[in-house]
Amino acid sequence: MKRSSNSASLHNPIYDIAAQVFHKRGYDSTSMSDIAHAARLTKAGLYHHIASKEMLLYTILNYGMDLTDEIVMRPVLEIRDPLERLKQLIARHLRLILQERNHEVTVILHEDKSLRGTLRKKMNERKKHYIDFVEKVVAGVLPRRRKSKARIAAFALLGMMNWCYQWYRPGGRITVPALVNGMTEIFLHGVA
Amino acid sequence: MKRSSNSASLHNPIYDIAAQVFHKRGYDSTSMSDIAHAARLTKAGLYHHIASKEMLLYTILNYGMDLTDEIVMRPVLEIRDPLERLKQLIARHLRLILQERNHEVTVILHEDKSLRGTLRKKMNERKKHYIDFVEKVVAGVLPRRRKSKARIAAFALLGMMNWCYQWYRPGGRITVPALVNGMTEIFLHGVA
DNA sequence: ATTAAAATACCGACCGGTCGGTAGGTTCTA
DNA sequence: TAGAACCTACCGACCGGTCGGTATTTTAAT
Repeated sequence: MKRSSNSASLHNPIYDIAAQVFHKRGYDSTSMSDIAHAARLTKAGLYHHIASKEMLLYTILNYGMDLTDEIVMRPVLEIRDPLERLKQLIARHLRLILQERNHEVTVILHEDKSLRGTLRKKMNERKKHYIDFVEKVVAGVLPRRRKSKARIAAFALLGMMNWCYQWYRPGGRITVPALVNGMTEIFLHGVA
Repeated sequence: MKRSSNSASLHNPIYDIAAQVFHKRGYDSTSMSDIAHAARLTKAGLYHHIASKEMLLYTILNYGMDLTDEIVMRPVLEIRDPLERLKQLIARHLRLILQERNHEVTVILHEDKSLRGTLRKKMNERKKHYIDFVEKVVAGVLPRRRKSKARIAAFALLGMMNWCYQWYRPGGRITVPALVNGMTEIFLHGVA
């Protein structure tokens, strides 16, 4: 019997496998048989564990947001100094996205329109909550006369960080610490 | 099966309509009947004009890259001053993406894994060519000792600009000129 | 310690429906 | 009267999902 101290052990491995497949092939072009096969099950066996394809995606996305709360938001909110807060936000957000294990998070970045109705609304609210959090942290380092630009700055920061999942390949020439340093410097001081 | 013999014959409205639908619903979850209906045709009627769903996507993506070449790359390459070059790159790239008409370009940003084989390779090469171009323009304004960071800076810039398609809604509180100013300032001088 | 019942995990076979795509005929236009 | 434009009707493959049933594990009373 397996028993690991981590709370993630409560997490059925099916979700991790499915997140991996969704990340690789995209939600729409992944069939339930694909996921079943990856989990070494038949489709009927898979459906013993989940309610529907959409619910499976929702559970994965929700878990990705839980990770974000836990690894980025909560620790950053405990920091007092505004500049250090922002630096930690950048470092933690980037590591969260580039960590090879967290497929749930990268799926969030790509699958926007796949959920419908209530589930979609709930996810959008969680995302909005995080964006507002980033905006506040960014506003903390802006001089008073430029506070009005906090929203654009927040989106700029989120963009440069989130876009990484599109091009970053671990093991390439660019390391995660170099990326953290580079983006922190650009966002804080610019390139010129 | 039909033409595509003439490169400029692109302005068949079918491609614009299809780009719009792909942009709205995503490639995979858009059926050919959806596109046919949007174009006021039956599916068979639509297939009189195109060879396959994948070819339709490829034509759209290729046209999006043509637009990028024409509206961003070519004019920017004619500018001598490195700083002005970069400023124009930012302004033109953002306007290209946020222009409501250019659905072909926003489809490029989202549909990465939908093409297969040769078509995918060709698209990836055109994209890589553009990324190299951005990297060179960025390197033009970097002090010598930081030239090695040009690639990270280029990806940061591309990220903050390209991410806009995910959240920007025309008619909202943020205008395109404000966005151009804001992102130019952040990338050139930082926020702190 | 035994064992029977209950719960869980899983499967082969199948369902209604939709997908991308097509054969073959009709209408429009020059 | 030729060809482009477009249609009705249809195809095989595959989709998400379910059915009835079996194997395995857990539980609990003896």
